[in-house]
Amino acid sequence: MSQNKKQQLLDAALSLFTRQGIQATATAKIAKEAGVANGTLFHHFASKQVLVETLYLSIKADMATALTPPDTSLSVQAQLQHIWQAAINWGLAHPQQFQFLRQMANDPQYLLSQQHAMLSQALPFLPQLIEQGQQQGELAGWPQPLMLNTCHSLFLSTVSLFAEQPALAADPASRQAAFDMLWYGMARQA
Amino acid sequence: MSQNKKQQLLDAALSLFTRQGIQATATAKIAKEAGVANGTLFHHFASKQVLVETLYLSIKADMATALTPPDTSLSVQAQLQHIWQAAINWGLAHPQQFQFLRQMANDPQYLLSQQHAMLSQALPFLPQLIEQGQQQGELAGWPQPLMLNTCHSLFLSTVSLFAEQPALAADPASRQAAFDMLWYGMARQA
Amino acid sequence: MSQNKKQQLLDAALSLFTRQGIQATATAKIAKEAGVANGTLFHHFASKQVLVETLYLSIKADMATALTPPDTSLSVQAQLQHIWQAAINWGLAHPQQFQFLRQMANDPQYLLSQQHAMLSQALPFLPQLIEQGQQQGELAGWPQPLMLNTCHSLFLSTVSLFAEQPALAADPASRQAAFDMLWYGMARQA
Amino acid sequence: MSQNKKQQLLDAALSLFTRQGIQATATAKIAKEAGVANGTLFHHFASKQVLVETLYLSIKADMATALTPPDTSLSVQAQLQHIWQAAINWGLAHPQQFQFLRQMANDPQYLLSQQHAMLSQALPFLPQLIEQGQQQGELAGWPQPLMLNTCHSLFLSTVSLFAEQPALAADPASRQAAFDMLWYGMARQA
DNA sequence: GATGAATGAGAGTTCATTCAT
DNA sequence: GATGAATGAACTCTCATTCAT
Repeated sequence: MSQNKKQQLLDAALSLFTRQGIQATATAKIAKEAGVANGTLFHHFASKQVLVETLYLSIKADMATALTPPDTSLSVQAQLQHIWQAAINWGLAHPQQFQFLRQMANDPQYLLSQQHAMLSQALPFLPQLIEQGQQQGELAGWPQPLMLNTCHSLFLSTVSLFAEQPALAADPASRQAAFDMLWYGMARQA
Repeated sequence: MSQNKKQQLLDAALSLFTRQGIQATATAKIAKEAGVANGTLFHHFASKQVLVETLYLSIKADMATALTPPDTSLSVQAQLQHIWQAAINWGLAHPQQFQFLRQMANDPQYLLSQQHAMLSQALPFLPQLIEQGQQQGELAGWPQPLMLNTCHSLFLSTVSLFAEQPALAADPASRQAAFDMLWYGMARQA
Repeated sequence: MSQNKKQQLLDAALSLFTRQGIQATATAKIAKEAGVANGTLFHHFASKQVLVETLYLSIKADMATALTPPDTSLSVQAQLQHIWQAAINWGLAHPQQFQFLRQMANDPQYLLSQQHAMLSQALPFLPQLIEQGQQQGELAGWPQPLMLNTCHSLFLSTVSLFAEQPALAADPASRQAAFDMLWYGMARQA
Repeated sequence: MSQNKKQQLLDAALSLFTRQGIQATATAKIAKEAGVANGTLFHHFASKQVLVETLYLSIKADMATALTPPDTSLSVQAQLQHIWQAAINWGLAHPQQFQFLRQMANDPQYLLSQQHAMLSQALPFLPQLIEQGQQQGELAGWPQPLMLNTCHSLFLSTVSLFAEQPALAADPASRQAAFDMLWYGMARQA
């Protein structure tokens, strides 16, 4: 029963957080939506902050699991595209989880570098792949923070756009365009 | 004296909003920081919401004013670079205003399309310039929402990165790299 | 100009008081409705309380003026009916003034005896007429407070009823019935 | 413990409402008088409005319970007198409850017809009894609203008068007089 | 006389958290 | 483990009143 209610609380919290924001969601509402008593929430999570962090860790792990490592025998471009497509697909398949991640990533109480660290854990392989691409001369030799920043920024905004305009997401050309923007933006110019 | 205290309130609000977020800032704190009585805030702004909107409109107008229209006799690339540099410079020169705009642009209570509309007012010329670039064959013919999304997303994330890592902002190569990412991401591939 | 604005304030106050109650009406709203500045109200009335009292005195005087003394050569019943009809007519002709008076008469902060005193000033002749009727044996010899209480109570409730149900007020039989209830209620039983 | 504090709050509210009026009583004062924390009030009642309504319903039910139905084998007059005496006695025995009811019944935010409906629930049997009296020819055939209006109005004002002047209430003749005013006011004239 | 910006005490309400059961 | 009543600080907003102009 214990794990049961704990998970119900996490589910309810995710649903409410994406509907009305993290700050704007009262713990009492979460408990009610989960169908448990007010105090039960604090039995499983020491504070609202802990609940939020637990949810964040769980979602990050969930996403990391969904992103299978790219086949290293492929080209850097193919590998990056594999990661990109998997990430976009995960975001579209898990809109609440993605929305929550996006909210966390834009929380002004965290520094940008912390936000990058957060996202990088969800998008593993990425930093190494970029470095590899630079060493092989396929990617421009710009500073890593700049490259990562672009990857994260385009990932978040592209999923948001696709989620809001399903017609775009359903169009293979737009899907390809979204990746091309990332790739040619970072690619080394001949 | 009137405009005096009203402006003090706007200044104090901006300062606090960027330090601790909009929701997390109490109206009483704003009044205290502004050195006025609690009720004075509500004499000038019917509600906290109105204060936020007033601040937003004022900042958006301020930014729009700072961005002079590009010389239309230049190439599309040169025009876009002009806008981009001016926008980046404005963001770095007005870190609080920029941070506030970024918070508003990421507020989950607005749809992405509304956020685009908001930003487009602060970045005029951009939609037309993109269209012009597409017609002249310099930019890829991808859907406008995709192009605008990339512009906004990279603008916001780049200024944030530069603001947090001044060394990058001070490096002309990084500055150029940031623009190149945008340009080659959107440019038509030969 | 002075008397002008003072009267505008009294008019606005009466209108708002009857629409939303005395306590629920803010002085700022009164000033706004009167088309004068906030502080002007306190220029003419030392406090909201004074404004209310001034309004009350003015309405009471207005009503007293409207009620012409009965022809003392008539029977007590005819005299009472004259007063009653005049009072009812005044109430129906001045719904806002009446409503305000009724609000004052039901204010729990005043004792009932004070409320009687208030109403008696607006309905002069009544106490003496009742006494006269009792001496002549036409009215029952019950204590004055009981008689006055009935008069006031039926006056207030009858006008309220007629005001809310105009069809009743327009029916001469109902008008007569309302008076008969008062008269036969107080009349000496044979 | 739950019902304990909830009842304490209702008791405190009733006491304060009758002393200083409903609007003029702050929720904080109620909580303080009840000896509970500020938030406890809102744990039991969603709003001040709900507290007021709960109190009203409870008092109305209390009064309705106290008024036993009249013996239908008696004359209409005897039945009416039974109801009248019971109502007056209840009002005098529960001065705070009565005062509160009176405040509600005079609240200008309700229409008179709503006020009648409210009182009729506390004074059941009355409408049918009046109709019966009219059919049997003992009461005048005037419109029901007029009759009910008189009943309510005289009930409220009589208890108020008796409560303020205990000497009157203690005098059997005055008690009888109060009822006679109602009866002969409504009785059919021979 | 008239203005309206300024005040600050106080209103109703919310909410994360505690704790006795 | 689970409950939900209880808490009290903090929130946004209201308002009668003051006063410099």
